[in-house]
Amino acid sequence: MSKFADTPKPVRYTRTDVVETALRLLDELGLQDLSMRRLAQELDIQPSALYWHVANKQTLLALVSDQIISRGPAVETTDLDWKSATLAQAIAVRDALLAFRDGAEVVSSTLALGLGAGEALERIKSGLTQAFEDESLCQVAAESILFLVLGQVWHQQQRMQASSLGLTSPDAEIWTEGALQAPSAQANIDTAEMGVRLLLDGLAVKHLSTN
Amino acid sequence: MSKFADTPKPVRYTRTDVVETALRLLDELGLQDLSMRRLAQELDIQPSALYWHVANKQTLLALVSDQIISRGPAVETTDLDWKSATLAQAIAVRDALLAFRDGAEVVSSTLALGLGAGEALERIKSGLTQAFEDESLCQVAAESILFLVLGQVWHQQQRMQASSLGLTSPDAEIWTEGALQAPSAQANIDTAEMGVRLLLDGLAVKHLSTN
DNA sequence: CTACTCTCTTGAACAGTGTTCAGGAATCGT
DNA sequence: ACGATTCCTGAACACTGTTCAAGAGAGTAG
Repeated sequence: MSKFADTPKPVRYTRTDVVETALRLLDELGLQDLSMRRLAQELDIQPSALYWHVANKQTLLALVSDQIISRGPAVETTDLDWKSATLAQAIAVRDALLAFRDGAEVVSSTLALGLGAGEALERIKSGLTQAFEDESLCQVAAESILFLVLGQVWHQQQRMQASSLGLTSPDAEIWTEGALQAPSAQANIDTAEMGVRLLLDGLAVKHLSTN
Repeated sequence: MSKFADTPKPVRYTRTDVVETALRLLDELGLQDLSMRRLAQELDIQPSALYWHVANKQTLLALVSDQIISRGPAVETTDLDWKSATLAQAIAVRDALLAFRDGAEVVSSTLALGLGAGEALERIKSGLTQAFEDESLCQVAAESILFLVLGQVWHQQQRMQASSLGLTSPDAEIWTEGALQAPSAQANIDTAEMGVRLLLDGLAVKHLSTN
């Protein structure tokens, strides 16, 4: 009678659980405070147990990246011309990145390492391949759009975090030099979209001249 | 007579020495193996001594980033139209990044954190402000070009390092899908330039319609 | 009901990491 | 010669990712 309700239930986890918890913890703590030990603690598990589910931290982050992208809004591109279709996909990727803290940084890292988040590139590329013959042109354009969005959102999320800490970032002059408007979320969002629009306009020129 | 030529000369360093050594060590070891301890060892100094010259590792990397950019090729943009001037600046930045191992990753990180390498943005932006009234347009365009170049070079340098280790990267299919050509250095270089050209073409459209 | 196999976790350790801080040399200007 | 400034030592703190033998727990088959 003395010992009961002592070890309530030894919970066991699956790989999906680990990734989902990592994703949630990323959103709560930020990338810098997301350590394997902290993740293990959240699951009430020894750190070493994580390495049964996942090879190392980098592949864990790659899986997290995949989740960030695939959980983003899905867009229906039928009955849309290639330009608005690609723009819609790019905006969807942007919103997927914005949905999680440090989303852009995580995806950037794993993408540059060639590990995951290939879905983002495919989504952006899909609209282009229908309109252009040149495969390598579509590839370069899609990559450029993706990098552009990643960079813009990364920088934006960095500023969000910095300003939420109450400190004025030292690069405020450089980055908002000509904007002359408060760094509101909407204004920042638009910069990503504007960049994509510029690149698409450039593509449109090529489209007219070759068709 | 017994003790002489024991302590040959106690060398003392300046902040510039530290940054230059860090830059050289970055090129030799790569970013991942560039630790404060390794840097101190290279200077024959205790790790703690570095913190007299530099506040922390992040600002050290920011200074390294500045060096990477400022050591790049300088371009003369007089008697050049805005388009070729901006393209030349972007290519110069690209070459500056390519000149050091993991150059793009280092600059990306410190730039996204808003710490350094603002010179790159200014260089790219300079050609645009002469041709366009809209300041925020120039800002967005310059940022987009910079992010685009950073992403492309980052990815390229990652593949260089991976292929130099003799392993075929697992994303080879995704990234060279439509290229059908060996990932030679020249082909990779061109992708960054192509992306910039596309965006500049898009800008050109806006230029004609408003002037 | 036992025996065995898979699945998942423990506990301890290894080899690092960035960073702090009191104190101590070496150099410089006066 | 002296005091201030500049640069460095040595030790420690509080982490980090990762490995590995060993061991519970559940599921399945005999």
